[in-house]
Amino acid sequence: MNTTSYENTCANFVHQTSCFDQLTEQEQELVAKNQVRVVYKKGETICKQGAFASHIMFLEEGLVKIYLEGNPRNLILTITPSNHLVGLPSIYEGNNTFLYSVSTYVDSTVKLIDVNIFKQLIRQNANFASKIINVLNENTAQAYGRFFCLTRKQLHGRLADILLCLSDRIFKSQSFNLPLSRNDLGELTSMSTESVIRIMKEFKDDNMIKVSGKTIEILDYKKMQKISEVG
Amino acid sequence: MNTTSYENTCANFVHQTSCFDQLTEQEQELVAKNQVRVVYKKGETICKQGAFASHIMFLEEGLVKIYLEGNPRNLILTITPSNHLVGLPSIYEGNNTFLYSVSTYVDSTVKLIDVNIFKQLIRQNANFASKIINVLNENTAQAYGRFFCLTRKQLHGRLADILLCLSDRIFKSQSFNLPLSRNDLGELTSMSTESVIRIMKEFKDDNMIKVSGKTIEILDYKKMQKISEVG
DNA sequence: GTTAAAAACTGAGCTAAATCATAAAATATT
DNA sequence: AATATTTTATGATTTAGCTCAGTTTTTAAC
Repeated sequence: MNTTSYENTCANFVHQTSCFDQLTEQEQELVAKNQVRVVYKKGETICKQGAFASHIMFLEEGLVKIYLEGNPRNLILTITPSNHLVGLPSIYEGNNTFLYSVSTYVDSTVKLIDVNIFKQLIRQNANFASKIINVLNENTAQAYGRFFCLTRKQLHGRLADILLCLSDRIFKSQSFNLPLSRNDLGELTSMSTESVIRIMKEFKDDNMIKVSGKTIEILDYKKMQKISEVG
Repeated sequence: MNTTSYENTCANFVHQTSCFDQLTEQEQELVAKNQVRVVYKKGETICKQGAFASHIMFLEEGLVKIYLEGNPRNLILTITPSNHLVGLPSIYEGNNTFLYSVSTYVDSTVKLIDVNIFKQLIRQNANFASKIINVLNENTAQAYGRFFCLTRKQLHGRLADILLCLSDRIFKSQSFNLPLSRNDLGELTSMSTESVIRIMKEFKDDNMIKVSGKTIEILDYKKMQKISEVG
């Protein structure tokens, strides 16, 4: 892929379990002892921007949005599927609060890991720290792409980008059952609900997508990519 | 400061030399042997998005912009003064290219450090890695703030934000000699040069700033902050 | 010191996309 | 099954901010 095309920017897709593989048995046990598993229902808030960041989150199962709170509109930084670490950017010296809020699109299972244990492991295990740096940098690369997408592309490009991203990175299929409303898509693409509806209709009329109920199928992947590129 | 106010988002201000304090004497020597110091003139490109990332950069002296290349307009991610590490996000597995381009606003001195040495140090020295994680996360926090600023605030808020940031984080004075043109300010705030000029004039007329030649003085800091907050 | 070029400024018109208003369809609730 | 509520849809209006066109001022070059 060309480096100057900013596509698939809504989510990251590398599984982030491998970090924990770097830990010794003893360290893994330490993590196991200092974590809890919590089940959240659809729409619930997992963590709140500005609140004390007492834990790092690992999304075992589900789909969440990570966003900055804003008035009147939030800014979704990324959406995250299963097997991703959430809350890492909060761990730096002089900061002990969450940088962003996280809430669920669907019922989700989250492992909460004590942040002090996490920091300790980083300081004592360089291989673990190295993997965390990996994850952070991948997240950063994705955030930059999304940053570009939202500030430089216009509506058609933004929507095309999100649809491709949902297909490629979240549902990994040309056809998927979308648990998001048009309003959610608007929030995700930083556009009004009405604009989402209008452009979705255009995509339908152009035979680029097929919509039946909550199911969306991408019919013309190439054309969609072209629109995402051009903006 | 309130967590839901996004201000001062153009630059990060923590000095990033302390990372190297974590290294042993031997390790510091390794760095010293595998680095070169290069002087760049104003307007030169220090690194190019998509090119092989053979080195990490440490800006000893100067002022640079870090940006994503875009057609027709680039997106400035951050501007960076002396004593900052640049290029860190490029170091993750499976990637060996620069995520962004960097060019100078003024004559600048940069130390280039071999990226493989850097990666090696991260893998062998957890305290160093921990400090790097610190830096990465601070950069991320700043990037998020800027992301919010550019996508949610309107022109007046964006310009106020940048002026405050230049004052607080770059020049550390209410009055400063700005080496940027109106065009540069437009690129930095993602607005047209004409809009920068118009709003600067409004700020002048409202006695919020005083402009004489390249010198800008912020007269009403409170009001500027208010405008930056409200957007 | 004169010319050339770049930067700063100003006004008019245009446009992408938001907002508003209202209706139809789909879902949820009783 | 009937009602209420949410979601989707569509057209009309408004607006923030860009582009364009032209002028003045500043800086650079000769």
